Amino acid sequence: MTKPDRRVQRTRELIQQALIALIRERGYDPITVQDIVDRANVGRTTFYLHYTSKDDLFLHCHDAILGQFQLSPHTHLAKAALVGPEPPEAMTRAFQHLVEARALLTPILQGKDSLIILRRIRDRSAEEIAAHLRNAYGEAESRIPLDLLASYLAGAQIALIQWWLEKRPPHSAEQLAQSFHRLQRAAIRDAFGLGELEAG
Amino acid sequence: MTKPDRRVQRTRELIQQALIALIRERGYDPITVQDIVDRANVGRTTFYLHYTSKDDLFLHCHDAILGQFQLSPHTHLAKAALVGPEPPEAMTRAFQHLVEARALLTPILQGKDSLIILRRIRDRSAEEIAAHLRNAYGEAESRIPLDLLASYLAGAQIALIQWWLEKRPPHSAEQLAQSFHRLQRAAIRDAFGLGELEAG
Amino acid sequence: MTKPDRRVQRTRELIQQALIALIRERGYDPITVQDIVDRANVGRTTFYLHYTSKDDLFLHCHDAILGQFQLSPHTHLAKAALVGPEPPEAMTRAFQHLVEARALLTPILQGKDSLIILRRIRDRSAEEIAAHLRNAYGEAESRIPLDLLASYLAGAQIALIQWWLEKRPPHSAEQLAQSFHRLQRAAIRDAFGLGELEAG
Amino acid sequence: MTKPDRRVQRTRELIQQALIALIRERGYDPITVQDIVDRANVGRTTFYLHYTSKDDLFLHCHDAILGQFQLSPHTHLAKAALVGPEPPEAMTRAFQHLVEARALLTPILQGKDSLIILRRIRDRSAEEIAAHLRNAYGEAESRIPLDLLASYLAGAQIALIQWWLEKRPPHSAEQLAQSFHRLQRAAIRDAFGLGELEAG
DNA sequence: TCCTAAGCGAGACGGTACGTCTTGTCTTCCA
DNA sequence: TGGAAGACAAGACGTACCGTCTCGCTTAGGA
Repeated sequence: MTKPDRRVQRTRELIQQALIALIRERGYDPITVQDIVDRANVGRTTFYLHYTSKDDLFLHCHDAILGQFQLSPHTHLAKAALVGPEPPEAMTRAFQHLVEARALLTPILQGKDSLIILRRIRDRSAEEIAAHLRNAYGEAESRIPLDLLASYLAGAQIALIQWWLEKRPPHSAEQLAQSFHRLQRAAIRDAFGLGELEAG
Repeated sequence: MTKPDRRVQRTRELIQQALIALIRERGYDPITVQDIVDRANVGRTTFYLHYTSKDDLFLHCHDAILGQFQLSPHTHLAKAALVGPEPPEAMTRAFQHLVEARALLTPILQGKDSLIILRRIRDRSAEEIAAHLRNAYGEAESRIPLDLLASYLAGAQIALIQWWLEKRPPHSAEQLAQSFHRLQRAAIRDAFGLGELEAG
Repeated sequence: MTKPDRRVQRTRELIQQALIALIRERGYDPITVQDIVDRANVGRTTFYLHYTSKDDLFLHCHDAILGQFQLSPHTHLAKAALVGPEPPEAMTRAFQHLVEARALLTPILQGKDSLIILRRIRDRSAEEIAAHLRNAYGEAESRIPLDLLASYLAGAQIALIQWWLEKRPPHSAEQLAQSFHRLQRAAIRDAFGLGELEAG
Repeated sequence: MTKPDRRVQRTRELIQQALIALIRERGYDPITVQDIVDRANVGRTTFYLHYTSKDDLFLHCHDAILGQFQLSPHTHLAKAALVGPEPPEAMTRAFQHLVEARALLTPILQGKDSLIILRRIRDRSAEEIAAHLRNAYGEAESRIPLDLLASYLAGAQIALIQWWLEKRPPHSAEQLAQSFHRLQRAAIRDAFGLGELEAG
C-alpha cells in the first residue's frame, strides 16, 4: 500500500500552481525548470522527483487547462441540440468563457512546447465526439467513417478556437457559437442523411 | 546591387538539402545546427550567415514542404466540384500523394518545433480558401462569416491529414477524399443556403 | 547522566562496521552516506544522530585502523634496539602485518578523503616519538629540536609505508624493517652525538 | 600539425591564474568550478574543454606550485654539500622562501583535495633524489635500496615542511635548514658507509 | 595576370539550461 | 518515544546546444 502522504500532494500542487502562474505571466516556452522551482519554493531535485520534465508537468496540469475548453459533445452535439439553427445556450457560454480564459489559453495555444497538450486535447475531443456519435446515431448509419468525422470536427473546433483567440476577429461569442453550431450540424446531418428539415 | 554569386546559392541549397535529409531520417526536433552543418559540409558560421536559426532555415524550406500539400481550393472548392457527392479527381490524387510523402511529412506533423510551419500552412490555406469563396460566391451571400468559415475548413483539413498520417486508420485515400469532399460540400452549402440538391 | 543504552552502542557499531566493510570493497572516497545507512540497515536520520559526517564517522573508526600500524616507538626506538644494525623482531612483524592489512590500508592511504586520518596518524605518531625521545634521552641532549626530529621520523615512516604499499617494490618486509631501522638509528645517533659504535 | 592557437594558451592561463588566486583567498577545497570560470571570465564549457575537473586543472598548475619547493637534490644533496654540518646556503634560502609562499602553500598542504598534488610532489621528489644518488654514489654502494632511501628522504622532507608551515613552531628557517641537512647527511652517510668524518 | 575582397571551414568561446547527485534537515508513522 | 523511511531544500556537477567570434584558406571578378 502506498500512503498518500499529504506532503507529496502539497508539493505537487505547489509546483503545478507555479507553472500555471508563470504561464499566465510570460507564456509557456521561455519558462525554465529553475523558474518553476524558484517560484514554488521547492528544490530542483524535488521537481524531478515528481515530474520528468517541464512538459511532463504540463501534461499533469491538463485538468486545470482542459477544464477551460468546456465543450462537451454530450450537450452541443445532443440530437435535440442539432434540430434548429440556434446553438444550445451552453455553447454560447463556453465561447464566452474562452474569452475570459484568454490570458491562460493564448500562451498555450501559441507556444510550440505546448503542442503536446494541444494534440492531446484534440485527440481526447475526437474520442469523445466519436463515442457520442456512435452512441446517439449508431456507427452503421453514417455515410462517413465515424472516427474520420470525429477527427474532422475536433480539428475544426480547435482551429476555430485558436483562430478566434489569436487573430481576435471582431465576431462576438454568440456569432462564433452560432456559426460553429451550424457547421457542426451540417456535417452531422450530411453524414447521417438527415436532409434539410428547415431553411435555417 | 547585390551580385547573385552562384556560391551563395549553392551553399544555401546544401544547407536546405541537409535539413530535409535529416528530417527524413530522424524527424525535425532532435536535429541540431551542428548536425546540419556537419551534413552540409559547411562551417557553423556560414550557417548563421544565411539563416538565423534552425526554424528560420525550416521556414525557408517551406516550398519543398508546402508543395507536398497539393490541395488547392481553386480545384477542390470549385463550384462545379461541389455539385455531386464525388470528389474531384485531383483531390484523390492529392491524398494519394500524401501517403507517398509520409516519410517527410510525419516528422513535420509530429515534431513540436515544426508547429510554426504547420501554423503557416494552416493560415495560408485559410487565406486561400477565403479568397476563393469570396470570389466564387461573394462575401455577402454567406450566413457564416467567410474568414470564420475558411478557418474552420482549413483547420479541419489539416487535422484530418494529421490524423490520417499519424493514426494510420484503415481508410483508403479514395475514402478520405470522398469523406472530406462531402464534409466540405456540406459546410459550404449550409453557409450559402444551397439546399439539398440530391440525396448524395 | 546518560544511560549507556546498549542499543546506541549497537547502532554505532553497525554503522562503523558498514563503513569498514565498504572501504574494503571500494575504497573510501566513493562511499556516500546513503551507502553506509543502506548497508547498516539504519535510517539516514540515525546516522546524523551519531555522527556529523562521513569523515566524522571515519575518525571514530580510527581504533580499527590505527591498530594496523603497530609501530610503537617504545619498542622500535628503545635505546637497546638502536645498538646494532638489526631491527627488533617486533618491527619486522609489524611490517609483515602491514602486508596482510593491505586490503584495508591501501584505499585509506590513497583516497583523498582519508587525508584527515592520515594526518592524524602522523601527528599522533610524532607526539609519541617526541615523548619517547624526551623520556629516553632528554630534551637538552639533542643537537636537533626534538619536535622537529619527531616530525621528521614520523613523516618518513608514513611515507615509507605508503610507498611500500602503493608501489609494491620487490623488497621484503624484512628488508623494509632493516632499512628503516638503520635510517632511524642514524638519525637518532646523529641527533644525540652517539658516534659510530660499529661498522654495521 | 596542431596550431598552438594563442587564444587557447591565453584561456588556459586565465583559468590557471584564477585558480591560484582563489586558492590564496580561500584555500583549495571550497572552490567550485563555477567560482573559477567566474573569476577567469570564461564559460563553463570552456573550462571543461581544457580540463576534466578542478583537480585536473590543479595538476596542470603544478609548475606554479612545485616551483615554490625550491629544494633541488643536485644542490642540497651534492657530495660537497654533505661534508660539513652546515647546510648549503641555497637550502637556507629555500626554507626562507617557503615562509613567504605560506599564503599559497598552506591551503594546499591542508586541503584534502590537494592530496593528489602533494603525492605528486612527493613522488617526483623521490625520483629526483634517487636519480641523484644513483648518479653521485652508484646504486651498488648503498646498504639501503636507493628507491627506498629516496622515498624515505622525500617523505621526511614533505612532512617537515608541512609540520613547519602548519604548526608554526618557533624554529627559524636557518634552524630548519641545519637540522634537515644533518638528518639527510646522516641518512646518506649511513647508507653509503661514509663513517663519521668529524664530530659535527 | 595579378590582387583584393568576399565567402567560407574550422573550431574556440561565453552563456544558459539541463538532468543528476549528494548532503544534511525535517516530517511522518510504526513498534 | 525512539528510530526507520524517505521527502525535501540546497547547490555543485558535467553535458548539450546555442549564437558569436576570430583565424586563415580559397576563389572569383575587377584592375
